[in-house]
Amino acid sequence: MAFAFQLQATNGAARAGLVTTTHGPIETPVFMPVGTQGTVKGLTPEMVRDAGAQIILGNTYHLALRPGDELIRDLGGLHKFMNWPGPILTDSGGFQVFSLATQVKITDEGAKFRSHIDGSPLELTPERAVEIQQNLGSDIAMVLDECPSLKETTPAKVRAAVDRTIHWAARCKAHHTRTDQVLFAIVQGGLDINLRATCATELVAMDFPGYALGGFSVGEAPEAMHAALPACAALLPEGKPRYLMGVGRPQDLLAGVASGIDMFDCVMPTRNGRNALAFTADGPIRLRNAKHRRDSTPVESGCGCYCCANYSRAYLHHLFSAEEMLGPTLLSLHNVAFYLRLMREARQAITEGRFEAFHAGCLARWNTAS
RNA sequence: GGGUAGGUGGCAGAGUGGUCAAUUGCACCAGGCUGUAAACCUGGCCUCUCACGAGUUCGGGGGUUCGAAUCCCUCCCUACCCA
Repeated sequence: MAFAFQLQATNGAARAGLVTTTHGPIETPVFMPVGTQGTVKGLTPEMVRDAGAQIILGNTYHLALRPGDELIRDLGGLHKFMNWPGPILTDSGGFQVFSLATQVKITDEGAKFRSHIDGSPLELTPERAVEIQQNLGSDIAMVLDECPSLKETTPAKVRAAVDRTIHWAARCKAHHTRTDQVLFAIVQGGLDINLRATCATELVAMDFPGYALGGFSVGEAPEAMHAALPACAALLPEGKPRYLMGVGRPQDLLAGVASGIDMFDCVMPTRNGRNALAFTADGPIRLRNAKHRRDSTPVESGCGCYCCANYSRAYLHHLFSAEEMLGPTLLSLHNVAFYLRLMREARQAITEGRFEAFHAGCLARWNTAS
């Protein structure tokens, strides 16, 4: 099946669309749960699917290190290996250049890592990043990019990252051969719209099937990102999917949708779920807090997920208090379901031409929450 | 009745003349988490104060000393051993 993107409705800058991939369709805007090491932490693929997920993430760096991309290829590819039959997007390892910065040396050739597991060397060149992702067999692969921290950075560093990201994107594209997989480019440039424009122009000229905004939520104020998003999204081709990488909180996702972004991923629902924080329509709640000890109501009333349909806040409080593994599982499930529902509702609102009101209504409820 | 070892902040348990409002762990309270080195990390946890700081603490009482959780006397209590 050929990759395709169909724009179905717009409402202001917000878009509703349909992405078609080798392993199935994706209705956008969409949230993609993160399964870095070939698992959405704490959840079985069946739970992820039942929560409404259409596509999940895997990670080049982590899977190449363990168990190894060739092993996964030999065992039939990542879909089969992890028992997720739907679409998979793999990140390139570019983010690890940022998150594992203390173990990385970057040159024009590529990024030289020292494994966070055993210290052994791993060189991630653009070519190698593509090779790994082709071995994994994901539906959407990402180019290797340089993602600089925006905390205490300098314009020169951001500019250098842009230049490198452009060159690496060209090398990735030249090396990419798998026809049942598409390769998305990543726009860097920090909060500088001119740099973003330069980067986007160069990448758009190379004609990728999809484009991502990288380098956000890496130390800058959330308001700064929100302010930059509309102009940055507008730099990307209208007829191709737009992906805001690594973002974010529920209000960040809606800011992205309002700006014309189609795809999002973030570890927040699963990581925060493991850490006892639940997202709800009335704002986040911390299940470890004493006030939930005797609360017989569900985590989020009105939520149809397995967690909310069957368990009380008091029970979740107990599970986290006793450090039972079911607690992280149930809250991860709820949070993923919440994010997916949020995007479904946003899509619905866009198709019905009332996204702005929907957006404002969500923010009002979150902000007035106790 | 005799002997021995002990009684420290919610619990466990350091400290054994000044650097002690008292190490540490647990429990408890709160916060953080944005393309996952995170089922993790941070802070608080005697009383009053936003804070600086002040005031009361180491079984009870008394004493030695410039100074005591730490030394002495005495009383109370606990565990174990012997009768």
